[in-house]
Amino acid sequence: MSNPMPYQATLHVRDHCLCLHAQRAARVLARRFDVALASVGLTSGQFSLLNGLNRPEPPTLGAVAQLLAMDRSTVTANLKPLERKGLVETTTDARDRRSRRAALTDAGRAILAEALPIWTQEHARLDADLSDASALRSGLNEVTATA
Amino acid sequence: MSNPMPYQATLHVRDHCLCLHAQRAARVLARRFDVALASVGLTSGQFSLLNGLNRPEPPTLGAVAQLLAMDRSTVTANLKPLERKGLVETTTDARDRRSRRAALTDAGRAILAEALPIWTQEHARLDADLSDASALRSGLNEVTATA
DNA sequence: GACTTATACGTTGATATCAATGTAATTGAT
DNA sequence: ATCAATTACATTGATATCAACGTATAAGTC
Repeated sequence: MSNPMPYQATLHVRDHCLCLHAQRAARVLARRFDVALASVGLTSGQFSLLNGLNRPEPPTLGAVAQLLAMDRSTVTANLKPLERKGLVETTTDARDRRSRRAALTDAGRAILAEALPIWTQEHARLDADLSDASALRSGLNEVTATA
Repeated sequence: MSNPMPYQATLHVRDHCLCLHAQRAARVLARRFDVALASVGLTSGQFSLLNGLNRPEPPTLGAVAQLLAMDRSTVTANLKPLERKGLVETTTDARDRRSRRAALTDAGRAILAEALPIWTQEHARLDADLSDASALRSGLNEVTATA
């Protein structure tokens, strides 16, 4: 095996791997929104999570995991710093005691409202940087739908 | 502030936020390739990293960080398990002793070669799941280019 | 009602991610 | 040659991520 991994193959992966390209773009976007949201003390992921909790009926952790396409144990972990900050409270569902529901506190709703205009502005800037944000969104949602 | 965060606003973010949609798709793709590559003991991220090291001249850690659009300290951290497995070795650059270069070992090249057909197969399946993989790739690269 | 199966979470351990801080080496200005 | 500024990286501490395992509750079967 004098040539176990040709350089050509490496270049092909580097230029075509959607997994790599998605991780890379996701990192860039996360950093960008992290910076923008730092003034309200939230990361991009925390903003998405808080936003997902703002429903008429507080969602179960499983529902949140599905919305964010993440492992349920990750949801549990991500809620901890938000609970510590007093932005979220979790309660056991009365009708199904296996389920826990996560609800925004007043403070959580207030922070989310503060973050909203920041998100709007930053997202407008991002949109201006892209030639077809809508097509990108469609492609990303197609990927998510394959799960 | 009786209505600090309208539900309508939450729905708008949920349906339009490219940061959220990118993280979500990135998670789905990472899991998908994690499963496929588990048979060779690699995660999707480790595969991308190893692939990035397969160059005529081993790259500096900074160059790898730029390729993957990640923090340099993340590169340092991600190399550790690969070094422990004997797939990668790092050396101090002779011409610039601040720089470290990461090189694949023979074992690293062998694993990478083993992983390649798995990647090819899984990526073909992914491609078949998408209506326009090329457009998605373009959009992702536009995002990365904004960094 | 008792037993089996399925569902919803939590915990643990490993890896991933970044910002902030610190250290060492190089570069540039004088 | 000296000193300041810059560059490249490591470490630390906090959060993020998942798989695997375990626990508690519910649903279905008999």
